[in-house]
Amino acid sequence: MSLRKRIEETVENYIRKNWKVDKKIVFEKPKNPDYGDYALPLFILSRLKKESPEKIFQEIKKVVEEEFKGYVEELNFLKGFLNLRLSYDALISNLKEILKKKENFGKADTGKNKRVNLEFVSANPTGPLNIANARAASMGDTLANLLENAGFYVEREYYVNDSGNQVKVLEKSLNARIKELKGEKVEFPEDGYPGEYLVEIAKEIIEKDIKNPVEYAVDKILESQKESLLKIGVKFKNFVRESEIRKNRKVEKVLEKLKKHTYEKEKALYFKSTEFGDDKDRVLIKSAGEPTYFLVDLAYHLDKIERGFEILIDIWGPDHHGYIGRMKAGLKALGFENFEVLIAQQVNLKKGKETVKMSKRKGIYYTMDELIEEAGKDAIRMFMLLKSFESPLEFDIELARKTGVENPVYYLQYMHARCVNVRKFAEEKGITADSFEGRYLEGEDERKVLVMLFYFKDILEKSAIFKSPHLLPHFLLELAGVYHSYYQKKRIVGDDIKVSRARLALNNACEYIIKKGLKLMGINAPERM
RNA sequence: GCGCCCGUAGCUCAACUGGAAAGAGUGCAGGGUUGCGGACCCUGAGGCUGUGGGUUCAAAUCCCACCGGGCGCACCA
Repeated sequence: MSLRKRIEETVENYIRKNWKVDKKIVFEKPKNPDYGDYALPLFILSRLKKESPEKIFQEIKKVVEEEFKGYVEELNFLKGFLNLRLSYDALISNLKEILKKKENFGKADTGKNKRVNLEFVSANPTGPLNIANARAASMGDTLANLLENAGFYVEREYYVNDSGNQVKVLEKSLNARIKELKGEKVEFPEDGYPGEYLVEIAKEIIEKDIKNPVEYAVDKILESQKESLLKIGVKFKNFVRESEIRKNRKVEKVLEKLKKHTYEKEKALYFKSTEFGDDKDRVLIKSAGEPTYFLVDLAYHLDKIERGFEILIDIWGPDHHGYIGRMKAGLKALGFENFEVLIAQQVNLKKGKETVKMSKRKGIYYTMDELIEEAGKDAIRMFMLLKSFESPLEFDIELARKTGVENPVYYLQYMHARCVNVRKFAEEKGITADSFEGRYLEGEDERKVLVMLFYFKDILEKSAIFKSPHLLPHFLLELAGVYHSYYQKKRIVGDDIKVSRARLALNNACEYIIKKGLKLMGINAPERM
C-alpha cells in the first residue's frame, strides 16, 4: 500500500475511533507545489466536529506526526487546508523501490483478483473498423491494462453481432455484388454496404464456390477486424458470437428468469423495465414472435455473469446511450448491479483546419487501417487517450503524423530514449546507480523529480478507480517536462562519481516509470529515435 | 417536444469528482557559447470557464432557464 494511502487510512481510523464519524480522507495535490506535496481541505471535518479548521489541523497533525515520523517533513496550515510535505527519506525510499521493482513498481492488489469483463469495440461484422472504433480500442485496452495493474483479473471481450438485421443487409449487398460479377444486371440495395471490400469477398466466393456466402463474409470481415485491432496493439481474449448465444438457448433462459416481470400487449411480450429505473417498458418478444436485439443482448450479459464475472464494464458509442437504462434495468431484474457503461464520445476527423466529413451511406469514411497507415499506432493511441471518455474529440490527422514538437507522443518517447541513452553512457564509463547515496539528491531540482516519481502510484490508482485512462498520459507529459527540465539544469554523469551515481539513480527510475507508463498506454518506448 | 454528452487561452485539451491565485501543449514574441541526444530547455503576452439566475464558507464542477454543437427518443441493431 502506498504511503499516501496509509496516512489517509490512519486519519480515517482516528476519526472513526475518536469522533465516531465515518469520513473518507482523500489527499489532493496542492494548488501550489510550494504549499507541500499533499493537501487536505479541512472545512468538512471542521463542520462535522464543530471546531475551527485550525483546531482540526492541530489534532490531525499530532496523529500523523506520531505515526509517520521520518516520512513527513512538515505539516502546515494554510487557509483552511492541511498541507503535507514529504521527507527526503520517504522520497528516496520510493526511488529505491522503483529501481528494485522496475516494471512491477506500482502494481497493487486493490482489485483482489476480482473478475472483470471489459467489453469494447464490438463492431458489426459488416465492414472495416473505423476511427470511432480506434478510440474505443485504445481506451478500452488501456483501461484493461490499468485495471490489471490494480490487481483485477480482466478479460477483454468483443461481441460479434452475427445474426439479426445488419447481417441480412450484408447478405443482400453481397448477393448483389455476386450477381454483378457474374454479369447480371442488378440494382444495389439502397441501405446496403457499398464498400469495395464486399466486391473482393464476392470474388473469392465465386472462385472458391463457397456454399454459405454470408457466413463466409462474416468470418472474413471479422478476421480483418482482428488484424486491424492487432495493428493498433489490442488483443481480445474472447470473441463471443450472437449466434452462439442464440444457439445455446441463452435467450430462453433469460426469458425464464425475467418471466415474473413481463406482460403481453398487442401480441408482444414486454419487460417491466420501469420497475427497475428505465423510463419506459421494453419489448422482449416482437409480435411476430422473434426476440428483440435487447433480449438477446440481455441473454449475452447473463452469459457473462454465468461465466463468473463479478464486474461488467461495457464501452459503447454515443449513439447507444439511450440504451443504458434498459440494460441496467434488465440486469438489475436479474439481480446483478455491478454493471457500468462508459460512453466513448464521437471522434471528428480533421486535416489541419479542414473537417473530414464522413458518410456511411456513401461509403466515405476513414477506416482504422487507413488511419494507422497515415499516423501510426503510437500517435493514434496517444491522441485517443488524451481525452476523457465523455468529451468528443477532434482528431487532427495532420498533427498526428507530424514528427516534431507539436506531437506529444514524441515528447514522451524522447524522454525514454534520453533516459536510456544516459544510462548506457554511464554504463560505458563503468558507473551504475547500484550503491547510490540519497543525500546527493537532497536539492530542490532533484526534489521536483522525486515528487513526480512519488505521484505515479496515485495516478495509477486513480485512473483505475475512476476508470479514467486519460489521467495517465497527462501525468506522463508532466513527468517528461520535469525530467527534461532537470536534464537541462543538472549534468547527470559528471566528474563526481558519488553525485553521478545518485543522479543516475534518478535518471534510471525515470526511465522505468516512463517505460511502464507508455506500456500501459500501448505505446512503444524506443531506445533510439 | 423529451432525454444524454459537450461548451474553459487563437487552436487541441486538463483541472484529483465541490476546494487555495483556473493549468498544460501548440501557436505567437523573445532568449539558451565546451561536455550525458537541441525531437530539449528558459522568459513573456494570452481568461468575465457560452449567457443569466440559484444553492454553498467555497462553483468550471451541483440545481433552474436560455444560447450554440453532437447524439439518442423503435416490435432497428
